[in-house]
Amino acid sequence: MPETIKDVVPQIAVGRLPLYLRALRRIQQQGCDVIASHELGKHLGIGSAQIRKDLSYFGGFGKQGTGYSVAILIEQLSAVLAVDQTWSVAVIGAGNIGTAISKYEGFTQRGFHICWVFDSHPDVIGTRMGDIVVQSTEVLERTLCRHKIQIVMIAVPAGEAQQIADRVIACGVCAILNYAPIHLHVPDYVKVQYIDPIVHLQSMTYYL
Amino acid sequence: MPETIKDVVPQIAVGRLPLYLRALRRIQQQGCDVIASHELGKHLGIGSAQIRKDLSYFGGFGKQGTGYSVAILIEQLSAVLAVDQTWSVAVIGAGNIGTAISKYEGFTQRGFHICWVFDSHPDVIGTRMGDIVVQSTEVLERTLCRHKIQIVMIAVPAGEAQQIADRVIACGVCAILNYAPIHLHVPDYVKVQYIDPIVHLQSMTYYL
DNA sequence: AACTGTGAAGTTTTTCACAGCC
DNA sequence: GGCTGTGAAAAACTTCACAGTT
Repeated sequence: MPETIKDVVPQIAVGRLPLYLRALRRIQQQGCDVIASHELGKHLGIGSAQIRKDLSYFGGFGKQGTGYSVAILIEQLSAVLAVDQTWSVAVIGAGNIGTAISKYEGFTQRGFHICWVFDSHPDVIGTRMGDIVVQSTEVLERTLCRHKIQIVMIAVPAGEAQQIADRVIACGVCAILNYAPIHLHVPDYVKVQYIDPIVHLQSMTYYL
Repeated sequence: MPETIKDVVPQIAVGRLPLYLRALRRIQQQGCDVIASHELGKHLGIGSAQIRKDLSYFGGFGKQGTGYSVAILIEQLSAVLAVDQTWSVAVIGAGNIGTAISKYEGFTQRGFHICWVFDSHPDVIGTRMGDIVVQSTEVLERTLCRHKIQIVMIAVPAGEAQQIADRVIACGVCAILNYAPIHLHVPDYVKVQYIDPIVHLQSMTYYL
């Protein structure tokens, strides 16, 4: 099997790129054109060597003696992360969490457009979340397949999450952001990220 | 300086304990009394050696030949993570995210009780989120100090987050769950965890 | 027979430190 | 002088493999 760049870049480094991008956008808004790795590091609480190494996996974006052009770095990182385009995303589950996600405006500016919201509860189906009308999970497969959706966010109760995951994966979804408090079993090629605020809180209470 | 157990346990291992606890609760609900590390590993997508090593930092909870008693392990992990008590938590920011957090019922069962919600916007102050009345950020300091709050969740816009962090830390807060898309600069003794769904999404699009 | 707890080996990730460039 | 890009060293983390226990 040919070894591509994707196999060689540590996943943990990839995970930091969005943080760099986020910081750079802010820095750019503050009118800064050029930034050195140690300055960027200060913004992020990360060492400068780490930043240089992470960026060097993707090519020499910097200028010695000067630093990195903020605009170029934003452009390059956006391309690397494939967020120089807009991804259509579906949300499954229109409870508290699903509703908050669907109403949150921040996604669009950063490369994601929430196009569909699904729920199985008759009371919720047909209601509006912003511009979007909540659809029945009965039409989940039809919609996902027709529009070739690759990314979904799961915001259903723990007991239903695995089954929803199986269904969306069968439709070609290969990236899942899971808010349900449970580990999902998926094929290797499917990426999953987890958000559970209580897990975050509990890993802090240990130190209190 | 004396080297305590807290200095010796890898932070990354501590971060996994809440996942173990979460899985164990589910396993217990399904009526299972005893579980082996490799079974627990299957539930979590983690190797059995990892689990045994993580648990062994805190003492021998298991029985050779048998596995771990689910009830005992839950009890022990809850104690280690200090979630065998209920923590009072304040939420700052009553926008979309703050509202979703405040309404989410899942916190209470897992050791956290949201007691206060603050916002600076006059339209929101005085409205109810479940049982809680949104208070003005003007009384933030008074409330936090009086009740000796140690944990807050920050759900304000990026531009206000650092200033809110500074204020709550001055009141004795030492654990922050930050939903604002920005790194917070805090003293060493303060723990911060970050949740930004877009960061999670962007680290998956790299692979698509 | 089955499983834990754990040193030791192996792997990954971070940090150092410096040559090379602006 | 200041900064990047990068091998090499150090540290952190994971996996192996097996002695010891039930």
